[in-house]
Amino acid sequence: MKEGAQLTQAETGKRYDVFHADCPAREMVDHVTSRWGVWVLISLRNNDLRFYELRDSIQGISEKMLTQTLRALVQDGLIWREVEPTTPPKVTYGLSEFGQEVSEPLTDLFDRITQRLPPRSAG
Amino acid sequence: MKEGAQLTQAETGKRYDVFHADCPAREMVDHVTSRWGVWVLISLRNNDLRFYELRDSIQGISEKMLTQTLRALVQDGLIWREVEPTTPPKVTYGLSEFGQEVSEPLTDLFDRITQRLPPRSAG
DNA sequence: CAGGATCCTATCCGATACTG
DNA sequence: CAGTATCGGATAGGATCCTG
Repeated sequence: MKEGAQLTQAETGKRYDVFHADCPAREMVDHVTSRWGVWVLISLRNNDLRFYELRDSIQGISEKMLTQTLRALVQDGLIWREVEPTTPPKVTYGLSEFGQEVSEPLTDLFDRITQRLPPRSAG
Repeated sequence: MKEGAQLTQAETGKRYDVFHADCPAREMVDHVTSRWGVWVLISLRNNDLRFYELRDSIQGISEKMLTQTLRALVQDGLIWREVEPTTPPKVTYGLSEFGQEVSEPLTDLFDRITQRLPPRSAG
């Protein structure tokens, strides 16, 4: 058997033998933690959103990057995409079950950082 | 007061009003979820590591990027750096308390993805 | 061993224009 | 509204050489 399979943290307690380059999880994690992927996934945690809602929600994202990010995440099976062929068209995105699984630790990460960060309102 | 302060997920249940561009957490999250930052943080979860151990641990990373990533994470207060001025020098890195806080959800994310991913050994 | 400095390339990504 | 296609600047990041 070709090695290169990835081990979970639980299995690797011993030393530092993780992160082979050909690990399939590498690519997936890279998508999830991509510059905009993080925010798309977190945005969709509360509710499904339409394209323009996502755009407005995530300040600074361009339509191009939103499109690209959404496409990648849909391909990865993390979010679904529903098209209502009305005029004008209406496209809605939401988390798949897997997407919810994944967005949980992401939200957790986000919350831990914001909580730790500046007591900005203290000033 | 200038708005733009970030709200935690818990507070925003209502709609999609998160992710202002000037949110301080944005930058921090971007560092943490950077291409290599993720793997450095996860690598250090089990034990402190020396420079070359990190390099060997994270397949595909160049020394340049490892250096850059480490420097950024040290500046953010996520990891510490200890230099023993021997010959040759010996530099060790490890997670700060904050770094441990942050690497937890990251490891969680990683584990969820690897568990979900291909039953590669099924073939 | 643990980097710094330099060069150079790939890609990211925003701006713009166009489509159904 | 929700994209696609194209162009060009900015940046990420690899390769190589050099230092304490």
